[in-house]
Amino acid sequence: MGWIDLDSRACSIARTLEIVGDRWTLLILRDVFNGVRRFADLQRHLGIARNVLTQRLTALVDAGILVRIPYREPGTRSRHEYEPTDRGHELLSVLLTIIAWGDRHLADASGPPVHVRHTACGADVRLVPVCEAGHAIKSASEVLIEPGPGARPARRSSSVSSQMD
Amino acid sequence: MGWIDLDSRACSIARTLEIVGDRWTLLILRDVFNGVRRFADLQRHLGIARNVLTQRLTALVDAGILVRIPYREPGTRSRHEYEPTDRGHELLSVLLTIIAWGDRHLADASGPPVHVRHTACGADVRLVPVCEAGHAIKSASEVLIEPGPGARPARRSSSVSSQMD
DNA sequence: CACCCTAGGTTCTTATTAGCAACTCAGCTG
DNA sequence: CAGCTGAGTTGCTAATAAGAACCTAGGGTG
Repeated sequence: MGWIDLDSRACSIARTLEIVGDRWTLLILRDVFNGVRRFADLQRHLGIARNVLTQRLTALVDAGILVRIPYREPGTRSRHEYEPTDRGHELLSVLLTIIAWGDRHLADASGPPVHVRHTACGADVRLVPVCEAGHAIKSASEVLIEPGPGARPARRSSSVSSQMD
Repeated sequence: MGWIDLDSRACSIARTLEIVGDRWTLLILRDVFNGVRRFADLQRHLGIARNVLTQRLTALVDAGILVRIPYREPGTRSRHEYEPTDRGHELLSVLLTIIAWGDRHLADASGPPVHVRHTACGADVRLVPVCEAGHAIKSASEVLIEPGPGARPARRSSSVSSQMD
């Protein structure tokens, strides 16, 4: 078999999923991008357990994806809300592809429940895969996922055939 | 506050995450895209518990993302392996954005551990957000996630201010 | 034809994570 | 200074994951 037995953990997918790979984190980010930024609002809107929300928010802050910003409403004490950092904002592309896939494959009869629009011109936003040479990619079979410079061979002692270790 | 209180579950993100929103499913898909298609190979390569792998694979087959394909190696009985369907292949775009984000933000000193290349010309593949009018999107602040035709107001009785319900 | 091997599971027990409810804590308001 | 509110923490229960042993069908080997 022709596949490559790399360390399954030294992979950008695995590393990213350690942060956002659970049922809540991306939904929290969706809400934060939408402007829901306070603990109680997030808790109400998502229907998430309070302790789990606490845990996810601190994990996102630790990962540098959100920052706690203090604010003060008149007549109340100082509180804080959660804002995406630059690296947090860049996760929007992940949400966009998820929305696109869900809209295509899981929409019910009433049509897609979310629209992503370019604020400036109002047109819908899509992500298009292109190669650096400028060719449009039409199908997954046109690309090859292969080890880059940071790849490491698998540590697991396996009898599996491999090209790398 | 100006945000929209939609039903948090009637959302393409929530619906998609019900299928792929856990720590293993996208890693399984990564391996399947890479050609690791048999139960034992997946189990060894990922280090996943066998019962969890069984459960994830049947869920992916039920969701129409993978299909079981029977095959027969000479001298053994008929077995089956897992192949992505068309809708499964389309999840590659999600993996691409995750790889891109992880490469940018979580790579260690040795560089990104994965490369995605265009088979035809060998150049690296990226996903670029564009609007239908052809404008390139440079930052998340240039887009607006808003309710589409399938959106429903939240059922949760909340005192939260809203534009929609 | 009894026995071992292998791929692809199932079943059992234990550990981790999520959900729910009650409690805390700080500052404002009456 | 009692009560309210946002933002948690703590403790208990339910669901999910991990680990390991067991099962099963077909083939090969002696």
